[in-house]
Amino acid sequence: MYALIDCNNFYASCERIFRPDLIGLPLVVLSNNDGCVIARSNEAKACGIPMGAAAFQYRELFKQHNVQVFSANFALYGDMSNRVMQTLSNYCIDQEIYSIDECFMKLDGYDFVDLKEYGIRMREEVFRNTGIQVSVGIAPTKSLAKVANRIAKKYPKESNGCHVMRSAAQIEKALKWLEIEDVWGIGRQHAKRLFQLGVDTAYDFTKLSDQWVQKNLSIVGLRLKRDLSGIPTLDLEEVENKKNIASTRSFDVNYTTFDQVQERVSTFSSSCSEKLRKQKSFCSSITVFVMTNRFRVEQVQYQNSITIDLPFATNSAIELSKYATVALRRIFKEGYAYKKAGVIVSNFTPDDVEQMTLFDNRDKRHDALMKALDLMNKQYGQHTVRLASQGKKKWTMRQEMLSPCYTTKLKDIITIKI
DNA sequence: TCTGGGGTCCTAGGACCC
DNA sequence: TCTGGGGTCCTAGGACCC
Repeated sequence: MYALIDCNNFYASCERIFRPDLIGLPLVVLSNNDGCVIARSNEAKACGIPMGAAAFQYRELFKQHNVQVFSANFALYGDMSNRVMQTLSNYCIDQEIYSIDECFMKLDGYDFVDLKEYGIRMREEVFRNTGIQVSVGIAPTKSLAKVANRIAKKYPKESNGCHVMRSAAQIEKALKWLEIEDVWGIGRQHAKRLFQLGVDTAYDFTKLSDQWVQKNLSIVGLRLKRDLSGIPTLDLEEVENKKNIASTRSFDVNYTTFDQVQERVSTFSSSCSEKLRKQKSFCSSITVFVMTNRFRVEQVQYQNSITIDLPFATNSAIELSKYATVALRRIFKEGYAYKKAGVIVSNFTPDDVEQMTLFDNRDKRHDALMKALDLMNKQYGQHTVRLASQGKKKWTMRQEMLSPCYTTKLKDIITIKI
């Protein structure tokens, strides 16, 4: 059996842990630069605020319903996620942390455990330790555990926050209940096609022929179909190093000059290099992209990207910034108002295995330099020491409604008045 | 005025090999 | 007039996830 444990309205819930006065009020969390809604409490969902809503278009509605609005506080969410996962890890050795707010467990050898009761115990302990509510779904395969979790979340009272599906009849009923567009792994494109074919529910999907599914939804769709049919096909995945690392941002204002964009791109590459060092990888390709504001249809639009291969694998901020600038120079065009840019690094190798070349090799002195840089930035705060090419200004996002970092900054720890 | 950011996997088709 | 067969590797683009 597999379990899927998923935090309820995770970001929104994190904002309430240290603000119990907000319980019961509609609450939303906004994306970077306070752009759009990325998390909603149940009350906010009930007000009709959709996921991804542009904040400025809902300002009136926020006021009308006294919606509590927060800027995304990823330091807080990341730390709370670690605490939740840590507590859950005591319940099963085989845990796959699937995303910031959910994990799978493979419950092998739990034949004599009452899984319903076990799931409820998990929830209670997570709540006791962190103040976060989770829902638990347990079923014979991963994708069915997802379905069970959805039921637990949808019917919290009846399920007590934990739904276990085991019998064929129970599973069939659940699959007939689940609409096709809500199936894990079926996105908008696939749902549209399936719907046209008269496939309305997960159950209908499992009744399609293997051939059709493979031809139209590729091997990924076929695996899903099998897994949903109760044949364990998707297994827990090992957490490995990332294969791509990106740092991208929309800008607060439009940029028109090369130098402005270059400073940001240099900062993005620097951030990528930091993440690379953290996972002990070198990269040997770097991609830079720029784009104008796609929502301003009346403006002239331009977007472009370029990938260049580095002469040697590296994770030095100096080298990456240098090549990012080379790349940017090739795609930057005068006469446009740039709204967004980013850097993506790829083609990783471990930092202790190195392919030397005859002429161009990396400067090994950068290793010690980067180590010192990381140490200083860790101690004195991000971007304290940075490249001159990143500019003098410290780039900050618009975060007008940022909550304190209650659990990660000493100065933000709550005080209790007696 | 204001519209997120960061990932994964698969496939078709082109370029190349003998 | 007739023009093989069997491979590998790489990449762009499209689907999906949170």
